[in-house]
Amino acid sequence: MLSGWQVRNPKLRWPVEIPEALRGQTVLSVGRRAKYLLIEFPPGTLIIHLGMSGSLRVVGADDPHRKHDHVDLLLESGKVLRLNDPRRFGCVVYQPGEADAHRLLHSLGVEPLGNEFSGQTLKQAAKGRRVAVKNLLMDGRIVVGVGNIYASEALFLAGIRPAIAAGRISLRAYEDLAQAVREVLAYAVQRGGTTLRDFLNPDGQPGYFAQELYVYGRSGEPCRKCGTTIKSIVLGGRSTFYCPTCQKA
DNA sequence: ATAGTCACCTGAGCGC
DNA sequence: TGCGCTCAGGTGACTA
Repeated sequence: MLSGWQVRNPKLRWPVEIPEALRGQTVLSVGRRAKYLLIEFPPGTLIIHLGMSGSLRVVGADDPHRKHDHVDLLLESGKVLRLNDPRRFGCVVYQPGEADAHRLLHSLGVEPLGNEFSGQTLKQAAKGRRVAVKNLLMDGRIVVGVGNIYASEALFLAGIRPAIAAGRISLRAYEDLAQAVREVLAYAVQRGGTTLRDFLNPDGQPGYFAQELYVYGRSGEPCRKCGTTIKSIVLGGRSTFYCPTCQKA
C-alpha cells in the first residue's frame, strides 16, 4: 500500500507525476515494458524509467536521503522505495487505466527476449529503409531494450557492419543479428548490466565488466577475435564501434 | 514517412 | 589544487 510520497526534485526528464488518487492504494502488480517499470494500482499505473543512471532501493523510513535521491514512495510497511538518479534522465509518470495507453508505451516495439522477436521482425521493419542497421536496431518502435553499447556488441557478434543500410541486409543476416541481440542482452542481465565510469547496479556493485565487451569503447585496440584494430564512427549522434575484419556484411 | 540532429543532465577525465 | 572543456548515455522532440 502506498501511504504517501515525497518528491524532493520533480524535475526529471518529465515533471514527476503522482496523483492524489494513489494515496492509500494497494499495489496490484509490478511489471515491466521495455525499460519502463510499471507499478499498477487500482486507478492506474506509475511508470518509472531509470534513464541511464537511476536506481531504486528499499530503505528504512528514517534513512537520511543522499544526493540525487529525488523521489520517495512511502510504503505501508514503513519502508521507503527511493529513486536516486544523478543524471535525471529517468521519469516517474502516471497513466490512469490501461498503462499501455500512455504515449511513452503505446508505440513500443517487441521485447527482444520474447517470442515475437526474430530475424523476420527486423527484416520486415527494414524493408525499403536506408537508415543504418545500427539505428534500426536501436529504434524502440521496432524492438526495445537495445541501447548504444549492446547495439555495437550485437552487430559484432553477428558479423554485420553498423553503417550498412538496413534495407540491404538479408533475412539470414537478420536472423544472426536477432540471435546476437538475445545473447548479448541475456548475458548482460545475468552479469548485472554494464558498468562504465560511475555507473553501478542497484547493489552499488559494478556489473558486466567493460573488459568483457568485444568492441564498445575499444577504438584503436585489437579485436579480441582477430586482432584487427577496432574502428569507431558516429551514427545517429552516437559513438559506434566495430571490427573491420569480423564485420564484413 | 524517413533520416538526421538536438536536447536534457551530471560527473569523470583531461589539459593547463 | 582548481578550473574549464568535452564526452557519455536513453529517447523524445524537432528540423529538413
